[in-house]
Amino acid sequence: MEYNFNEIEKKWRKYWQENNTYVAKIDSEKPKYYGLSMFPYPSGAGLHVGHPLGYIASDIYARYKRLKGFNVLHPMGYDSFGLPAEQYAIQTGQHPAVTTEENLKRYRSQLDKIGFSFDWSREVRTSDPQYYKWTQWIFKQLFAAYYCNDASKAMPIENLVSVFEKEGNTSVNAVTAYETEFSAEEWNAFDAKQKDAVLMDYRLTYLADSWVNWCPALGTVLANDEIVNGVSERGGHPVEQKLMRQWSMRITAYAERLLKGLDKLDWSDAVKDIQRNWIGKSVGASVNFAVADHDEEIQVFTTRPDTIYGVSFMVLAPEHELVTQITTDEYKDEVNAYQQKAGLKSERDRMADTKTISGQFTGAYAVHPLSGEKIQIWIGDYVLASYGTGAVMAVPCGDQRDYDFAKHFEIPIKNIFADVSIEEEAYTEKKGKIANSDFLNGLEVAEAIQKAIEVLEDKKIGKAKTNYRLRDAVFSRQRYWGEPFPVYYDNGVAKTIEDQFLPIELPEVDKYLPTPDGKPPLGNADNWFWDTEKNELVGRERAEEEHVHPMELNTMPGWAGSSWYFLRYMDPHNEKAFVAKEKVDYWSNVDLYIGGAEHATGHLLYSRFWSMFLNDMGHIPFEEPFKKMINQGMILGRSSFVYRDKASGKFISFGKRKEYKVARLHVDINIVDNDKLDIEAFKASREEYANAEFILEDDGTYICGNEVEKMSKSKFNVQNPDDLVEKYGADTLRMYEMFLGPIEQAKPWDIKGINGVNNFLRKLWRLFHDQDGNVNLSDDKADAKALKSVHKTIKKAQEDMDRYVFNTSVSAMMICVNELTEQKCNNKTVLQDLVVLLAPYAPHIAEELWSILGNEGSVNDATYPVCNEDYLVEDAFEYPVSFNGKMRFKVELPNNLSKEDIEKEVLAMEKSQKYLEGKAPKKVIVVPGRIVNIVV
RNA sequence: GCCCGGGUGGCGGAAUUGGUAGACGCGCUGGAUUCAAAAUCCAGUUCUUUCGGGAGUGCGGGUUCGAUUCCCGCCCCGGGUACCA
Repeated sequence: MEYNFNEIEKKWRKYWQENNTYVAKIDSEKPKYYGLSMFPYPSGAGLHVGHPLGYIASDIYARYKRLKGFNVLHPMGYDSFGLPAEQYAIQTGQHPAVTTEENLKRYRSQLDKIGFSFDWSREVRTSDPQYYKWTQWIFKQLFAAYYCNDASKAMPIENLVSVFEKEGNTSVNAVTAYETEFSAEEWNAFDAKQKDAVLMDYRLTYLADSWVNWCPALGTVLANDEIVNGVSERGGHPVEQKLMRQWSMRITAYAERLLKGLDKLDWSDAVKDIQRNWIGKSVGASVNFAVADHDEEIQVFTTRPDTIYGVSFMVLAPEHELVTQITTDEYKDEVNAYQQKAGLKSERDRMADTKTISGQFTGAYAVHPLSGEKIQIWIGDYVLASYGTGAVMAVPCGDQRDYDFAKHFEIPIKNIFADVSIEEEAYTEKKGKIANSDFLNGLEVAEAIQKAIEVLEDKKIGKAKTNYRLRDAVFSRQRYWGEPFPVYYDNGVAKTIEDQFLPIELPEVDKYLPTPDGKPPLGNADNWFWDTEKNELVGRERAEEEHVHPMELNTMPGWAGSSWYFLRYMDPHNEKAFVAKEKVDYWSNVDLYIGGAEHATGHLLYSRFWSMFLNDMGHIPFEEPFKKMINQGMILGRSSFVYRDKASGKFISFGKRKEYKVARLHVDINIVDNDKLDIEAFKASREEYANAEFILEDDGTYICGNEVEKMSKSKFNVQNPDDLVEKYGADTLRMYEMFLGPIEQAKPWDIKGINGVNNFLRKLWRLFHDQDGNVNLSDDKADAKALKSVHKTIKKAQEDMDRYVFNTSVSAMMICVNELTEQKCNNKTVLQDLVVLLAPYAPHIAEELWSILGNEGSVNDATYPVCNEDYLVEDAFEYPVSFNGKMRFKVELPNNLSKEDIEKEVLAMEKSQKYLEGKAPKKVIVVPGRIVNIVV
């Protein structure tokens, strides 16, 4: 029998399904392994070969762990809420659930063909009410919690309430936006609405008027991580700042823990760095500057309190709340004009234009808190309202932006650095000695910072402070296709619906667009009012009844459901809890997570935040969800091009294109083989090409140009995995994707090499069969050569697995098959080891060969072979002999020789004499088993 | 600008601790087999050469008996970030 991959793969996929081969159960006898791949958003375009790359690696590792005796959890599901399905719904009126279901089926059939060991009985979908019931529940948990700085963790909000009742908030050290102090008496005197407003400022998810990124084209607000270069990540639409009442997540409470936790994680430095920068911790001090002739104070944040004597002016953000108050009449018009101008600038313009220096003097002065000097107060758009306090103390000698500003507006620059020239530019190094600074004179920067803070705190004009760039995350979206909030508004006060009535299911609407008066799409729903007596959703007609209240019209963002899905896999059908304690105690956190680095500031940060929170509340036993992570690189497409002469319309072959004025056109890679165009197929591909004329190469072929770019439909360079599975089999596809190169590296997809991997599998097949295709195996004792070949491979495969490298193992197995073929080895024990090594990579053929070898059951239940070093012992080594570091010849010498003997042997050789040219060697380096180097 | 990756044949890539640069695969060249083709098998394939050699891992230096690997400076490509005080 020939290697018939289609038949074999079908057979074993059926076997796996019928035998529940990949269904995971808790087994306390075995160590657990949780291997996870980032779940996909099921887009309409289906999978291309780039998508499964990470899944294949993840699958290989999961299968390997099982062979190593681990109890493996390897699930898959869908992030099935999202914008594209909704955009499609707006265009076509088709319910997003319907489109999503269709896409999802296609995904599943594509995934199934690749032979993954997913436990599909654990599939989750974020848009399934039985799933988002628990997303709503977690939201409620966050709503009912605040962050206690003393305990450094989240706590139930009731605890806070009882403190307020007894002591007010003066002794409370919590993360909050609430700045006013109140006593117990005052608290107890507040009415329900007031109390509610106060608590809102403490809750970990809260409703607040905040400046949000509003994207008119998408009709929704976006989180910072959903904006790239000032436009929406999805669709590239402009985004503007808007003040809106929105749900937010107080992720800033976790800034320090999110930062510190990174040190313990086995993630790529790239992603850890991205998160560190995103969190953006800076340590310094806040300092208060009194405004001359006003009662107001301006608070600034600085990382360099040591340079406080170098302050020669102050700059406020144009939007700063004090600007209008302090501006003198004389400057009112100019300041107004500047504010207008700055306000008109979009975020994007402001970013694009960082070189132009602009600002406006307010006419007001601040008083230097130490020297008492009067300093000018300016406004300038280089100061951002959203960072720190929206105001800076300008130290032109130590900050380039302040320096440039000062030069531009001819503001004096004071040098407070000893022995440093600031003629040309600011001195921004964080070292050296401070001068002209009273009590700081002569101190090194580090000491000066300490001292400055001490004095500021002493005089009560400032204090040590740490700032983070991380902002709270906006959690509302003005969209339809997302989780509804379990929230209704009683007289304007947000109330959550009791757990027993969850899930609150997404209502039907007849239009997916905002309502005519600009409310989110849920405003179109008829049945979107909460009856607090019957605890059910009721219709608009009863809206006036006293116990009927309007529901929240926003939905949750895409990252809500994906922030905890890895927990649900452990216990996907639980109706009593989001995950049962014994399940999460057993499976614990993810051992290996494979997915894209593009989620660094979104999903990967939010998941960590929610895990920390759920851990704080005692729901899960760990605070970091993903112990180790690998980021697979993108697989790029290799596009092909034809060149059309602009004058004649003829298609010019690559080699001759420069002789003409040509336009470059993408051509479908499926009609190009090894850069040669299939001319007939090209003519048939489009009507307008039917009578195309060509200028060919001299050998009569049409050669296409090529370029590596992103894989996309519009570039005609998409490779669909289904076609390849059809043509070469899933095992070949899996191995080829690994063979392409290191998993983490971006690399171009090139179909050319795939038959090499297919050849390898066929060659392996032939080891088990004679020329007529009959099974032909030997039970004899394996010979030393064959044992060496296979144990060498075991060693390599094991080493590669230990460092999560997949490409070189494929090479090693190829070498092994080449060697065994040469040895005409058909020995069962030798081949069996090889089959188990191969099983994680090419599971279908491995199953077939495993059964051909006479084994019962699945190769998944085999044991991973262990390398026996005894088989690898060599008694001789072929030494490369170098002269002055250049390899000249090789000589085989027995391994039992001493260094001295080797040296003697080599020097005595005729060839050595030739390179020595009669001279005595200056030095001879002998590294046994490695190299001999002779210095002449 | 700053922070991370990366740069090796015609191509994807290998070289794990400083020790034979180019494993493995593709492609290409030649040969065997075949009526022919596919498939398969064998041999060759970094460049250069006067066939003795010589050069060679982005460029320039350095350390070393020996550098793709370590150090210094620079160039290019990819990703992240962007007035963060």
